[in-house]
Amino acid sequence: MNDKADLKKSAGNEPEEQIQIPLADLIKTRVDKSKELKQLGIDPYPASYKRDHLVRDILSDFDTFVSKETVVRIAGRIRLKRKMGKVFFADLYDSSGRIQLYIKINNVGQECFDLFNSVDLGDIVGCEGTLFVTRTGENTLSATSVTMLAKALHPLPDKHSGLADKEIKYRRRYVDLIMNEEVRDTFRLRTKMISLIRNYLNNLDFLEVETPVLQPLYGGGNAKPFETHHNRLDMKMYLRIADELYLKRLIVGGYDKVWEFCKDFRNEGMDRLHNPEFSMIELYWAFADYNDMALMFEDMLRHLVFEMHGTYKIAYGDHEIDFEPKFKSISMIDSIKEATGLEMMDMSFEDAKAAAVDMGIEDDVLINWGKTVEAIWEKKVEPNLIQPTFIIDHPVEISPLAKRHSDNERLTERFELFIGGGEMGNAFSELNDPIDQLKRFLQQGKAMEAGDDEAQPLDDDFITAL
RNA sequence: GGGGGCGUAGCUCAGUGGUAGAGCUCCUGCCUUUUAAGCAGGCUGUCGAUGGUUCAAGUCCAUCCGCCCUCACCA
Repeated sequence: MNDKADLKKSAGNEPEEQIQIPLADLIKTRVDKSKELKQLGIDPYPASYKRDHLVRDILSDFDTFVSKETVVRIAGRIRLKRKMGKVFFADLYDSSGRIQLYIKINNVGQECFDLFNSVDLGDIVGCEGTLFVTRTGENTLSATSVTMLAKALHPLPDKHSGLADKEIKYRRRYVDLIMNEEVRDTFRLRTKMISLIRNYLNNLDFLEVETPVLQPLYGGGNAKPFETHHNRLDMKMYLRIADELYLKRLIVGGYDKVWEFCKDFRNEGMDRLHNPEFSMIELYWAFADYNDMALMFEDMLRHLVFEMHGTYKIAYGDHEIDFEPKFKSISMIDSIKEATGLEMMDMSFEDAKAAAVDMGIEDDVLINWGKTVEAIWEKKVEPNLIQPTFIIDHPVEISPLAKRHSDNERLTERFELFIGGGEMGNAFSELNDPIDQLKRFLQQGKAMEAGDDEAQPLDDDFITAL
């Protein structure tokens, strides 16, 4: 924990000094061991090792490996080590799992036994041998040779309590990945999900594109941007907060279906669920309205959940979420009525505001009818949307890029999907009337002047495109 | 930004004014099927930083730094 301060102190020193300051003694013994290996002519960091099996492959067909006395070569990190006289037991972890090693002096010889004696927890080793089952019934690899592949100079977190320091967990993700299998699984699952989405959209003839991250003007969402500067052009630039306006330009240009896996940047407060740098997917579909979009989105999610988990039901916190039934769909206005009895459509801005203040909502966000509806909805409805639920037809004031509803011009043709109390997606019949779009931008401009630093600036080129 | 909490050995944590501790790690020895191996012995601290109160501060006070939780805002 104090490494940070210590590293600051040692800034500018030689690397060797830097690492000796924080963990002096523990690291020194490991560095010494590393030097001893070199003196014996053993490279503590060899370039390669020809392994021929993953741990998972061995364990999944263990009996066959035992009966055929197959010689296998594996490689991985030593996480636990138990010495018993002239015998070692150790737990080796590779990317696929854990297996116990058995290193007996009679089998590996004095030299190799001594080498393994100097192995520290955290070192990466290669191991060749055959398989057997111990007296206590554990599937084990009996080594015929052990090779040092990478000497670890820092000790691992406590073998019993694991990595408890959240700061290290997030700042040094690699330590968390070493210690916690489920973290590795989470990352794998994320990659699988992206791949499934890509295949799904490809199959529907959506064209995957890339649009600018560095933009002269930001837009497509309500957020504060990161600012940067282009030296040669001597020009202020922004990191994108959304790719929406660029994807829509592509629709204007003649593509029917486009999408992007998009890394965005928002200069706002951060917490466990909000990273300044985050990823999202946006897709645009010409001639389709928000009902078409909702049907596709629902189908895609149901497909993803099943492909990733093999079931439609997944555990989330204290809840089980079921993706199999048709998702519920209710308008924002009706959902408020259901939860509170209030009929927002019949209420003026003043009445709505009074009702919101009664609920304990701070009145500085209540700047118009739509914002007030949203605030009430967020307080009374959103947290309870555990099972997949489409909320549709949002007020126009909170949806500057959405087309007005064909039945009611105070509302828009828009949906957001909520699962587990959080938003999972947002879509609308896109506003394609350039005159109305210009009005909405001008409205946003007023909001910006009024101090709303998340309002969107006017994008002339986008209006021209429409 | 508001409110609450935390910071002591490499790791996890005890220690509420009077000689800085435990378990694990690490080092030494014994132990040829152990598994949080065991047994015996040993090393390890700017108690987050600075200032103050006190005969005496890890402990009380102030300021600062860092982190966590929570509320507000957002995805």
